[in-house]
Formats: sequence, structure tokens, C-alpha cells
Amino acid sequence: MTVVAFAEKNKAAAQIASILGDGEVEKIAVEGLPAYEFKWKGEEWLVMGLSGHIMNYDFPEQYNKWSEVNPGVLLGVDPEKFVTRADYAAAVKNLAKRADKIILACDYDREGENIGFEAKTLAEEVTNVPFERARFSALSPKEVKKAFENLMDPDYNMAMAAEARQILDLKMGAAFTRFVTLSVREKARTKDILSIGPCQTPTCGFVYEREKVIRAFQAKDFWKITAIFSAKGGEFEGTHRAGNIHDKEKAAEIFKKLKGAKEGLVAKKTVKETKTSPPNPLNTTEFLKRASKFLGISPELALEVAEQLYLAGFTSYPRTETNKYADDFDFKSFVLDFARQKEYKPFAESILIAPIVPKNGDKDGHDHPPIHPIRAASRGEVSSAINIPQAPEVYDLIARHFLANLMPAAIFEKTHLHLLVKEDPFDSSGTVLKDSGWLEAYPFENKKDKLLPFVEEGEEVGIKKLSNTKSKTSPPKKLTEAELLTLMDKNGIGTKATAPSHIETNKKRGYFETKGKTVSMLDTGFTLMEGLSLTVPILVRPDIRAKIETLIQEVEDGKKEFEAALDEGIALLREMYSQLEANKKELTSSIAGTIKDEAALEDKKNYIETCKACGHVLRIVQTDSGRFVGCTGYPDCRNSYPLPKTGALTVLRSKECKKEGAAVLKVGNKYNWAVGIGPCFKCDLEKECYPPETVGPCPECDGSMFLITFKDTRFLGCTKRCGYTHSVPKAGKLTLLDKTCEGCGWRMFRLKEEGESPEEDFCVNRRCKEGRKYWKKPGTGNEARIRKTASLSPAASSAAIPVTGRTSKVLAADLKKNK
DNA sequence: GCAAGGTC
Repeated sequence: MTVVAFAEKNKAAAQIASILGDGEVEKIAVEGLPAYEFKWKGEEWLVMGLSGHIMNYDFPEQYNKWSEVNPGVLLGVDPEKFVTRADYAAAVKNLAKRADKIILACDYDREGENIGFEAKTLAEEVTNVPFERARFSALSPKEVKKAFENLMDPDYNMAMAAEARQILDLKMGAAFTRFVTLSVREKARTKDILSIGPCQTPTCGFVYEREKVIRAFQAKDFWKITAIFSAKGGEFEGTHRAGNIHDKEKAAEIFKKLKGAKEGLVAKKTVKETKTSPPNPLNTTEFLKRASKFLGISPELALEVAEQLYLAGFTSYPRTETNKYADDFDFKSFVLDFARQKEYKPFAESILIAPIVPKNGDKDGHDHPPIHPIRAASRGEVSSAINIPQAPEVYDLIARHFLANLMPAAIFEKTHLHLLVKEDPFDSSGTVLKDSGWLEAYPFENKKDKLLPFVEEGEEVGIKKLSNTKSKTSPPKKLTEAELLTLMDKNGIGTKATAPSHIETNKKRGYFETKGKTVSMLDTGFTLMEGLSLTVPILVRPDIRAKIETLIQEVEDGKKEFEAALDEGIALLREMYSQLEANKKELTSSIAGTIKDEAALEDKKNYIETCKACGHVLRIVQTDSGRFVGCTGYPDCRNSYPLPKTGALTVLRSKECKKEGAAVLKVGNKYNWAVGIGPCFKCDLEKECYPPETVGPCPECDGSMFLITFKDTRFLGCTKRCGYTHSVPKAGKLTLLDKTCEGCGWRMFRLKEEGESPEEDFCVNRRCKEGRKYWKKPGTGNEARIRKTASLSPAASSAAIPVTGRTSKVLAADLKKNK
């Protein structure tokens, strides 16, 4: 007789084999995967671990093209179950063929029952031997032996409850995600996926609810009356019992009455001793919360580190709901181990002097013990074994938490003083740590004393200062990741193993982000949640998960047929889906708006500013017919500005238009353009905006000549764009000087040519006697040009600019247009 | 390409 058993994972299979096989176990390979062979009660046993789920659901092929399937249709399509781990499926069949009896020995929970049924389904393809179920709550010899001596029937209902969850989760996720994503893409160009899911969406909902309160918050003034008292032992602060006074007059009235008071009376003094118990043992959720709160490590990373610590033998299995130790847990051997480790020695020794009594919680998931260290290790040992920088501190947290859990309560002494100042009551309090107890081993908790000098009841104390301070109420704080985990846990969102992944999904989608310990809503997430809460509010709240959970619990309890529960669940999804569909426009236009805004903000090259008309974003828009500055809020917002037709545009971030233009743009290398009020050079305030270096007055109009550098050439142009231009030397480094020409008043230039030619200062103005001297000089090569230029009319003189034909045309057109 | 649940 050969008995084959399937456990949830290899680790469990090995443990079961070692318990039942009593050490006489042979490790074998089945299809390349580990399995364990041994004898128990005269029978041949083969135990293999699976890898969690080895099957999954998906829609049939023809439904996988998003563009060809109406997402709502998916709610009515039956997904197919297929093998995701072919290696495990082959191994299951291989072992099943050898079996006379098969035992499902996965974890004792809904998913474990389902995973067992996956193996059962596969095995049934090759055998028709009977199946039985071993149920154990811990991998201890006692529990395991009991389970295998008292085999039960596999629980079909329990497995089908998980099956219903899988199908409903997939239908909802696929239909809703595709609907929202595709609808938004009709209005905004994006490759991003806007996902919706029964866990991720309520998780985002928690962040949204807090954000909404923060955004709606309006600060209010309040006043607080405080006094600094002085006693023999020192000074201390007291607060008027009225606390935060929101009425300014009332505060003033009280303060007026108190003014001039020189002393107060200690009317009553109470001293109370309070005990703070050590924390409960760590289950997964509590561990993740503390890793985030104390170490600033994200739940995702914390779980990963804990997994590595577990695999390396430093700590116990990290996925557990249990926060109480089993009665027979051997604390002493662990503590003795810690007594040999320098960092933890003092705490371990203090624990060993008395009988060990742990502080226990009340959750027992019947799965694994609380997370605890398996062996004492130094930070160095941990960091050399695990290649994650945070591993030593995570280990340290788990180790110290374990030790703290076994230590006595911390004792505080709290003193409260009730004082009277001109009959008005004041309060003052202080706290002193009398016995640090478990806090000694647990530096993560704040244990600062707030000291009060010694005063006696009935004592008169002096008043050093009385103040009436105005403050503002502050908005609620952003959620911390630890608080988010608490909300998820309380509302049954996700499981101990999946909660971090739901947070990650939301981050990946750009719905929210975490900075250190706090979670911040991002605009896409906020708009999506806002849209959903207005159309299908149940989606944003934990209700959606709760409703599905109720349905599948009824399947598990045998109160409802699988098919009936599925139908009900689908009906619920259809109802939500039609609400979403009916409000498609409202939902998608706001999300599309946010996506466009975010894209426009990201597009540094074209971004101009936030639109003052509507709050969306102004940016440069290029179309086939030309370019302009337009608003992402179009067509609702038609705010727009023209731009010059040619020339590369560069937004000058450092320039600010003084005439309330939105931004200053550089056009090619020629001139600037202020968005909203036209080109800068036409602006009266041009000098404040972007002063051109003028050379002197234009001989043709009342403008000024300034140096224009364009592509490979340079020349003088007129600020009034009258059309008059003037050449400058083509080669060499040209510097405009402050000194002016005695002949015409134009500023002079200095030229430093390549090679050893000396620097010289000169006037370039051909209409000036001094200027002509320069151009006539041999080597400037411009004698002929002077004659040619002189023969042309000023209006056509731009043709004389020594540039290519094309550029000169473009330039001329621009100059004309901008006039 | 979509979810959530296992586990490595």
C-alpha cells in the first residue's frame, strides 16, 4: 500500500515527512521537484509540497483582445481554469499513478482546501483512488500525527468558496479595468492601465477618504491661555482648563481677568502609577505595521526581508495570523540562545531570572506561531547571509520584539496638578518612567519623560509669564502605511500575505505614492476615486469585498449552492457595471482631464503654466495647420494664444514677463515672445523682460539697433522691425563695448580674431565717418559690399543680409508679421 | 494588457 500526500509547499512536506517518518526519510526527485519517501505504520509514504496555487483562471483566447470585446460581456463569460505550473502538475500525476490512496495535506484554510483540490483534479485524470484530508493547525509533531491518524473527507464546499472568489475577482477586475481604461483612452492619449479590483480599489478608497478630508479642511483660529509657573524646584507650564478657545473675545476676556496675576495655588496634586504592557507577539499584519512605523520600510519590502530571514533560518515563517504562543512553546531555549549574543544578553538574562510568561494576543489562525527569531544572531551575521540592506534592522526588530514580549510591564508615574490663578483653573502634568521593563529592550517606542518640578498640594507658586497665544487648527495628517494596513486588516481587505501587494498595485498604477511612512494621493487616483464614489460608491468602500465574502462564506457553510452564489455575485457586478456605464461621461472626462494635465506638466518642452481661466494646463500645441498655446481643458476652456509660425521655440523658464504674459519664449535665435501679450520686442516693458543689447538709434526709424545672432550669421536689426539691418564682421569674437563712437553715438565693438591679430575697437556704422574707416580697411573685404548696400532701398535691405535665401525669406516674413 | 490568492 502506497500513500501519497500533497502539502501546500515543500517546507511543509519536509516537516510532515520528518515527523511521520521519524527521521528515516529519503528525499527523492519527482519530475525534478523534491518529494519525501518514508514508512509509517507499515505503509509506504510519499509526500510532496506544491507551490501554493498551481492553477489559475483566465478568459478564453477570443476574449483577450480588448478592442474587440465589450468589457461588460466578460461578466457573462465563463473563465477557464488552466495549469500555471506544468512541472508541479506533472509531478502530481506521476505520484498519483503510484498511489493507492491520496491525502490532501495543504494549509487548513479556504485557499489551502482549494489548492488541495487543484491536485485532486489533476490526479483524477490518471487515477480513481480515494482522497482524504489531513487537517492540522501547526506543524508540530502532536498536531501532525493527530491529523494523519484522524483523516477526514476533503471539504468540497470550502474549496468551491475559493473557486467562486477567484471567478468573481477575475470578472470584476477584467470588466471594470477594461471599461475604465478604454473609456478614458477615448478622451486622453495614454498607455496606462486604470485598474479596478475588489481589494486594490477599497485600499485606494481609504487613502482617498483621508485626502478628501484634508483637502476640505479649513483652518480655524483658536486661542490658548498658558502660564509659566515657578516653584522652588524649577519652572513648569500650565494650560487654562478652557483649552482651545475658538472665540477670540472669550479668550481676551479670560486673559484680561488674569492679567497681572503674580501667583497661583496648587489646589490639587494627584500621582498615579500606570503600567504599559509589552506588545503582543507579532503576526504578519502587526509586523508589517511596525516595520513601516519604526523602520520606515514598506510592507512589500518588509515581507520580502522576512521571507529571506525565514529561508536563512533566522526567523520563523512570516505569514501568520496568530499572535499568541502555543502552551508548549519552548521560550527558554530561545532566550538562552540570546543570552549568548552580546547585543541581547542583558535582556535575555533579565528574562531568565523568573518564570517566563509571554504577553499573548487573542488571534489564533491555527496556522503558524507568531513571527519569532529561530536563533540569536548579530547584525553582521544577518547582513552577510542576506543581501538586503534592511535585513539586519528587520531581524533586530523581530528579536527585540520577541524579548520585549517576555519582559515585565513598564511603569510610569503620572503627576497631575490642578492650579488656581485668580480662581481660574489651570492644568499641568508630567510623566516619569519609574521602571522601563520591556521598553529597555525596545528602543523603537518613545519613552521620553516629561518632568515636573516637585511641588506640594497647597503650595503657592509664582507666575513668570501669562500668554494668550493664537494658533490655527491643523488639517488631519496624511495616512501612514501602518494605518492603511490597519484599515485593510479591520475591513478584511486582502490577506496577511497579499495586503502589501494591494498597496504596491495602487502605487504602480500611479494612484498614490508613499514617501517614507506616509501615503500621498496622486491626482489620477483622486479623480478616479472621486468619479467612482459618485457613480458606484460601494466600489470605493470595503463593502464590495464584504459582499463577496458573505456570498462565498455561504458556499463554504453549505447554505448556498456554488452556482447560485456565483449568479448572485455576477448580478451584483452587473448592477455596478451598469451604474458605471450610465455615468461613463462624467467618470471618464474628469480622469481624462487629469491624465492630460499630468502629461502636459511632464512635457517640460511645451509646458507653459497652469491655465488661469480653468485650472487645467496651458501648453504649446503643434498641429498640421500650425502651432499655438492651448489649454488641456479644451473644448470646455478655449483659452489660447498665437505663436510665431516659424523658428524653434524654447520656453525661457528663468524669464518672467512683466506684463502678465504667461511665459517668455525664445523664437529661434532671434527674439523673444511673451505668451499672452505678443512678442516681447513690441512690449513697452521689453527692457524689463529681456533687454536686448542695443547698439544705437536706428537711422531709419525711432527704434534701436541690436545685435542678432542667427544660425551661422550675425547682423544688426531694428527693435521696431522697420526692416533696416546692418552688417557686422563675420568672423572672430565680437564684444559690444560701453564706449560710444564720437561720430555717430553708436556703441563700439571689439573684435578678437582667430590667430594672433590684435584686438581693436571700432564703430561699425557705415553711415558714420568713423565706421567707414573700419570697413575700408584692407582685410575686412567689404569695400564692394558698401557700394552694393548703399544702392539698395532700406526696405529691401534685408536681402543684403549675408544669409541663405531660404533663411532670409523666413526671417523677412517673420519680421514683417511681427511688426 | 485586466484580479486576488498561494509561494520561491
